[in-house]
Amino acid sequence: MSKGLYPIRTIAAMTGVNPVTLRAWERRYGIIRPQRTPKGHRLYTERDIDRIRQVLVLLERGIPISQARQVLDEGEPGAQSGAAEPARAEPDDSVWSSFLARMRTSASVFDEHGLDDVLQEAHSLFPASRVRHHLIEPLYRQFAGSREPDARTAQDAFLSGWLSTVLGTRLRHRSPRTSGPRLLLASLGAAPDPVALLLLACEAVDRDYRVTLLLGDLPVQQLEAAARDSGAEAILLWSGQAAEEAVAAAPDSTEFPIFLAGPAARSPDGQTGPFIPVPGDSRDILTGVDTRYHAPGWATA
Amino acid sequence: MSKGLYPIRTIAAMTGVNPVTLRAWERRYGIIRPQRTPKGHRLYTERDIDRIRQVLVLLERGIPISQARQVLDEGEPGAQSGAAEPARAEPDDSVWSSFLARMRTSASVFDEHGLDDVLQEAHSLFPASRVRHHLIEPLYRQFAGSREPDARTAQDAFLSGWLSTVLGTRLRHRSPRTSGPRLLLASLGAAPDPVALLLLACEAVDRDYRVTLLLGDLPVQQLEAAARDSGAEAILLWSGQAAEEAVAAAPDSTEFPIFLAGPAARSPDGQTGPFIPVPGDSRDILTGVDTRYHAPGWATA
DNA sequence: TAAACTGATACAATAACTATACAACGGCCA
DNA sequence: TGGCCGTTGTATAGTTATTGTATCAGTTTA
Repeated sequence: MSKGLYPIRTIAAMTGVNPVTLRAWERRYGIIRPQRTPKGHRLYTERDIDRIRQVLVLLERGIPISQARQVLDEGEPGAQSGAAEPARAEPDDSVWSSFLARMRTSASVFDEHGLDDVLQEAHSLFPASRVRHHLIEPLYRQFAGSREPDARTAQDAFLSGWLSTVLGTRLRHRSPRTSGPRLLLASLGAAPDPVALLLLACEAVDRDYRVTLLLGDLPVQQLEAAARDSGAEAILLWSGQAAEEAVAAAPDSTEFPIFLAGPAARSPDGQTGPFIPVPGDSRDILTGVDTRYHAPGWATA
Repeated sequence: MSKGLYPIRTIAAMTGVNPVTLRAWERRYGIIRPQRTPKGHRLYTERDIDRIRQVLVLLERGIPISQARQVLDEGEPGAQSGAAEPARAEPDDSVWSSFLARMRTSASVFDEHGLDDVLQEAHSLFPASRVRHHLIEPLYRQFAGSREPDARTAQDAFLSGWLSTVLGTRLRHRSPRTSGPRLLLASLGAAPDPVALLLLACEAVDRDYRVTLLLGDLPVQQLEAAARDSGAEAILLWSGQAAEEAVAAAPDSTEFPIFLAGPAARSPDGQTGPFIPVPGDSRDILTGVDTRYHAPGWATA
């Protein structure tokens, strides 16, 4: 191991570094300090050779020789990636209610894989947005997001957990592709429901908005600066409150249009949805995909 | 941590920003202030590189270069608490703190892809559990989960959103493989933090528990029945409260062992963690992987 | 004695530094 | 429309630094 002691010419041959250069490195930067014979000839160990090789790596990376010595204790990079895919379409109504029933059954026994199976089946038959509108969203409305905190059942909480992982996954897979206008998305009011917000985010992402998602409590005063810093063109707020309260709670902004989603967003015919409204604005948000959620006159702030 | 690294040409090659432009940015706007050699040559650190990348993100968003600095500094109020972490003498410590710093920088400009990049890099170098312990968890503790609701910044909320999608994805990918004992996982107290619970779920899943995740508010009386119906062998509760309150709030159960996680779980040496405790029980939860969180005598209920 | 090694000095090719100038662009106003 | 101005990226000039290599005189090795 420490047996090998090599003279400079050998090191030069092994590393490809000119002997003169090796001496210069030692003299100028103290990078390698080989042992010496009594008369002063350099003797390099295996460790020195390693160190020289490391130096060569650093040089390769663009680090100047004068800095290499200080740096000789670092890590390095690496990368890769991957993705998945959904499927195609055909409409029917009883299909959805059957899916829903199966999901409800799975949820009642906390069967996560049962939920996954149904979801997968649905995704194999319909595009993601339809699955969300006809399955995920009703599921959320009927169960996970439906009750007062005190009246929540364990099944509701289980569905919330499952939905949040499903939607989180979807969001992550989808967002790299989007390239539309940026939207800042946040909740209004205390103790917001993360699932509602994730659902809303998926909705927006599917419509090619780039979403900056702010999860959890956040003082409304922060929103405008956040919108500016994130490059958003509009702010979309989810609120579980009634329209009037929500509008009152929403921040004023001269800079960004602010839209409300959630029960606060009430259409003229009284229908509410976790989703969203839109003003007859040129910057129309969530347009044209599902007209249920697109009608003039809905609540805006 | 103050290691001199790359000269300007390397930075130019890496970021695509002309050296002349880099100097102009520094001179005119003070955006990046690299270290200097004694003779005045610039030396950029990884952190500087990251900052430059963030600037590019801002430029791409149409934010003028003259304002980029303000935006960046807004999200990064001082190089504070990063160093306040417990000084665990990890050999790779600087790697992690560098990752953390980069993530903080990305978060400051709401750069989701920046966060993804760092995470991917970390995952290419370390196993997932280490990444979670050294990167995700500190990130959560320092930022996303650190503050009183009123003191939360938009960056905190943004990190929460990102973390919840990341963790949700991880959970979904991992859970099909697990086959260990079942665990019912829920939060104690009002307005629980979903990210904390997801983090805990990942922790448990990585230790081969099958997790039934109950997200959001849930009356404690429901827990025992849910455990029974889901086939759980134990109940694990996350609580943001102090140990005494949490224990008081936890349900009694004759049927299932109940464990506490979160600040409520305090080790004998006073260290707290989002993670968890364990009784000297044969059904040991979260055993043997990270002994920081495994010591007899920790809070149980 | 020839070959190899030593420190010291010198040199040339790059590369970086500062400072100033300039061109392209967009906004604004008459 | 035309002209002015602020912003911003780049170009240029004149210096200075970095760094690999060459050379030299003297010493050691084999």
